[in-house]
Amino acid sequence: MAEARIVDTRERILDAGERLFMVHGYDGTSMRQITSEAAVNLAAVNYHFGSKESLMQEVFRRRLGWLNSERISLLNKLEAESEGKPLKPSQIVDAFFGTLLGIAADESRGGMTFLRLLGRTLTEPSEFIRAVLMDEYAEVLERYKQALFRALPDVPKAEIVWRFHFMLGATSYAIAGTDALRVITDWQIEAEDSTDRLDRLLPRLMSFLLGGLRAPLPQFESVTVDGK
Amino acid sequence: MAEARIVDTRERILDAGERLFMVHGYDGTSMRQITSEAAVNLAAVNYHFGSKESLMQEVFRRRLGWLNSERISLLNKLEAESEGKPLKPSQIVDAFFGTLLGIAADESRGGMTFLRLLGRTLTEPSEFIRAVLMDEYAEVLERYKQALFRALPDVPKAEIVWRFHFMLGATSYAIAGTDALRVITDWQIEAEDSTDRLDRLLPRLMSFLLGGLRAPLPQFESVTVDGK
DNA sequence: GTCTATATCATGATAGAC
DNA sequence: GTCTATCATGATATAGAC
Repeated sequence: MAEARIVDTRERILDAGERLFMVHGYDGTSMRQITSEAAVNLAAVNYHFGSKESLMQEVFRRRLGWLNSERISLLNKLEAESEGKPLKPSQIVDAFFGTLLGIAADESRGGMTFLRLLGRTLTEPSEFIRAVLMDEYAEVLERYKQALFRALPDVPKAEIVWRFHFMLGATSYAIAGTDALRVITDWQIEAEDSTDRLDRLLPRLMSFLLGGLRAPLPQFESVTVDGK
Repeated sequence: MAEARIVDTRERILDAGERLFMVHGYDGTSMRQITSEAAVNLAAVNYHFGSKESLMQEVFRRRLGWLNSERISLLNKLEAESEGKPLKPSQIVDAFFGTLLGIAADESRGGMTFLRLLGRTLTEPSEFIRAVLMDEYAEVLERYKQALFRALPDVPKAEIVWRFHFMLGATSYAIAGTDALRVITDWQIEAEDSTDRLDRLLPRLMSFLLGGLRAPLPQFESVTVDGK
């Protein structure tokens, strides 16, 4: 039982940090807030994690490690089943973003709290955060990028990369703002209760993302004179 | 000349605040950093703006006031020219997001600095920031929402609202991350110099947004039993 | 591993001379 | 309007008893 307490303290700090960083951001959250919410001593964060920055990094590692290995397994499985043929874009998009959105309903993986933290952090990357993100995302992004290249052989690679980027943006924002939507816009969508809204977010988002991914290619105004 | 100095100091503080808030976020930026970069006295912020929060609000008002009145004028003009017929979705999307992206090249309206600040702030809205955003965005969002309703009479309104939201997200992220892209993903898009990249961002983004806006409607899994 | 006490420093804000 | 000096507070981090 004495050892269980160690885990307990660590986890409680991680949970409190996750929630408070989500609400107030990294700089807006003090270690006093964290340790107070976790009901542990002020010195516990430094003992268990070394520093506030390391705590933040560990908050992300705890969730992203699982998420991205799940994404890789899923892609492996899909590619094994396809017997060498390229996957459909919808399969790839669904594997990548479906796994992410699935966390919303899974409290043991961080639930909406982590999703919103991730959404807001992707647009405020300070140096030490980028380090974790790059580390945790490097493999999975490379794999999915390659899968999309194979799935869309006629679309220029630069265009695919941009569109992947747009998809990430639409998703982070939708995630970060599941409550802020009503706040910034007072568009009260016709009364849907919050579980409904969440259930429907995935198909809604997926339609949008696939529509964008498969949109007609842009025409650039500056064309070379000889029309090449 | 003495009066010009007043404006000068205010503007210098606003410029420095804009840039530093963009890089380090609100909580991550101190008034000492701001006054030092603006080369004004530490007490000047409180004298001219009253508080750090008010400075942040003024940083947004200065840019959003112009941006959103521009958007309204443009919509007025389009609707006047259309003689009562609904606008095309592409016209609406172009008016809303084109105006925004146009700022990138216009240093006198804040340029990329303000765009990136806006992008990162939309996902970290603390109370006093939401106040400005709601205030500055209320009218323009309502007008564009209504225009989209008329332009897409067959699409359920809730769906249009969601898709507007997804479009906002894709755009903020693309804006906030014009440099972070290369950082999170090390996808080096084939060598495009940075002006090229910016010129091409608008058509690229527009194709994506319109593709998403006009995508087939999502099928929800939970259908009522009688199929209604 | 936990806790108290504290060192050290940075913060936002203001009072008051000029 | 600008400046210096300073207040009061809160920050991260750590030393050392238990």
